[in-house]
Amino acid sequence: MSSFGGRMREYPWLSIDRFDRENLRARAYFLSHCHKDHMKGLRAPSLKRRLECSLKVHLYCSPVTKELLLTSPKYKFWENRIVALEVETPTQISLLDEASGEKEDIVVTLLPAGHCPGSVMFLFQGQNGTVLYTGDFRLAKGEAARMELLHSGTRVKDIQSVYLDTTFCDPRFYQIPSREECLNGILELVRSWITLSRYHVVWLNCKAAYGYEYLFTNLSEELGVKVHVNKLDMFKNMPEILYHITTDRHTQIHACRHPRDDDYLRGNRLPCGMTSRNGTPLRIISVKPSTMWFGERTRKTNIIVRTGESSYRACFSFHSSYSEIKDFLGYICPVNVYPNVVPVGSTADEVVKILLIVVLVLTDEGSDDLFDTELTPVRYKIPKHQVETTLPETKASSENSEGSHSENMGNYKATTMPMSSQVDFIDCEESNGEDDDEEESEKNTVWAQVVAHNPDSTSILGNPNEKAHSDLTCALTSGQQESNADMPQWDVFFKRDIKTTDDSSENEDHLPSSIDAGRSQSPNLFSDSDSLSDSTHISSQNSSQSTHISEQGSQGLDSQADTVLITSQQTHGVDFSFLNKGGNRVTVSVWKPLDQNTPCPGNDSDLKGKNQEMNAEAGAAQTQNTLIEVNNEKSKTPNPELERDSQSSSDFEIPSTPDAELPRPDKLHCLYKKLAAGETIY
DNA sequence: GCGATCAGAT
DNA sequence: CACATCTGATCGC
Repeated sequence: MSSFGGRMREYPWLSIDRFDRENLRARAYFLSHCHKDHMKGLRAPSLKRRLECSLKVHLYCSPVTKELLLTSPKYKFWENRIVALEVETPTQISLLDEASGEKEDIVVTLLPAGHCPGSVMFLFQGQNGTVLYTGDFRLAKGEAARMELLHSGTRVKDIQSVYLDTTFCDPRFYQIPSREECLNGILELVRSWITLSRYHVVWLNCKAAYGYEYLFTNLSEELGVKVHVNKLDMFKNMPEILYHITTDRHTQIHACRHPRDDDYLRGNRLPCGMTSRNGTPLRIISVKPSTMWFGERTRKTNIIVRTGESSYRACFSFHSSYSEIKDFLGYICPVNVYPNVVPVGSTADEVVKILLIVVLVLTDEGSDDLFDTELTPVRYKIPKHQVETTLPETKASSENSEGSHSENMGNYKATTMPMSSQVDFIDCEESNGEDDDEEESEKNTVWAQVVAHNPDSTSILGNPNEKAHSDLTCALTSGQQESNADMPQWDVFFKRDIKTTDDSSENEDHLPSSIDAGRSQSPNLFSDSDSLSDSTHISSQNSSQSTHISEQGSQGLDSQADTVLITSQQTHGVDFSFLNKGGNRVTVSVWKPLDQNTPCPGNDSDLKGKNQEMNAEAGAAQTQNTLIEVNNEKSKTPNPELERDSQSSSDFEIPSTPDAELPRPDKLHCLYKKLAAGETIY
């Protein structure tokens, strides 16, 4: 879920995907796609009033997004103020500052984001550099390389900042099966069921959100069966979708919904009420699209998991996986990266840490290994060492800053930068010289550094006064008060099970590792929970055998079985737990010693220079800590590790937990990077 | 009565 | 599975 505040540092008078608070003063609005969490404030009376007063303010989005938006009467008042921009067509927009009369031109390009119908990324080019706001996206590896408009000639454009969908930016979600794999898995499941008889129907348990349409259209196309939905008027001008969906309940594929659809299903009724055909009861299975993810080297995986007598989960994701994000970032090579999403169950600090690691890995390895072939540009630009990460404003800090801010609002342009960003950024620069002895809870800025430190120097963690040098510095603008008290620990980052639900951690805990260790990753289209009783033998199955769907009920199936299956799959991923076994370890230390009231002395657009200064300052405060060396001058030779990555590894051995052995310090650097990349440590 | 916000469910 | 949305409770205007 997006927690992007709406504005970018480089162009703070534009608001994207947020329409409340400070965004009410924007000179132009942008909507990346039609999901509610990106439309906050879009139909609020305050914005409506603003529109009535400021006739030059417009909302820019894709034609499809405009169509979907205006289908709802709630947004009708936008009708004359929406400018639909064609995708992949650079468009110049003149922005007028109503206060000063100042005019500024910016070129915006919409790039397909692959998230839901009409979803786009925004590429802005103007006087403060080129920045990319991804919105939510799912792009396969190499797709960025195929986007003409991300390039100038054969080179990728120099991009100052990327505002990134970090939903799955976590090595735990290293791999998500491709759109095609997921589609085919669901297709074959649906096909195998509905061809049994005309009374066999499938209910697709889809959330009320755009994004499943390509599933519906593909199923309909392949099977010649339209999909029943509650509503379709929003697609009235999209024949390629409209043709494949229907409000006629007499079909074998349903994606209709009802608030109590669970009860309906238990009563062998579809959410639309259908329960029989010509007096013959329907045979209903439910298929719930869910995001399943897998660690590195478990590329072949179960797209479908049976979770009950007549219920299945099917892999489906609207968002890019960790490796896809890594590929994307590695290709773009921005100077700054800002996360748009702090997933629930995670914290802003964790996202920052992971982003740091991603960049660390990319910086060290070079990024060519992530490229697909055809449009491999020569990248002269070296990835920078630092990542800047902007955290969402929380209530406390944003209100705080807005309050103090609005009082000083003489000149909108000068002060219109997102409050926390502006202040924090200045703070970052200012504070380096003076923050060593500070740790004030009301600060809305924290700094994160990645440092490796000696296990004996236990004082690093949680002690903001002991700064370690780092050539990978993260200036982290945060309104999150809690992050101050909650000093992140490396083992919190890696031992994610402590943050998972009781169920899953119990399952993980109780699952003998030997079971997983012997399991093959041979592709199973369907993994039936029946196999659980002898899950150690799953390795002997092959995909063709397991594609059969038994119509008979599997007795004794329950959701726990499902959990175990998934958990065991997870365990094939990377086991980070040995990091807690002592010895040297990497620590990400975060502290927030910065004074948010420090005035801004410099030019906002010179972010890079400031960051370098900040790094230098951080370096001056170096302590005894070991550095993570990042060699960004490294030649871009293809990485054999990634070569392997591109292959399917059918077999996978879970790494053992080396209780006794401590890695040698000189190996740690390499080790950590592999870990961060989701690679297996032997 | 509406909106904003949070917790919880799906 | 940490997708996005809806519901209901609560609070403030």
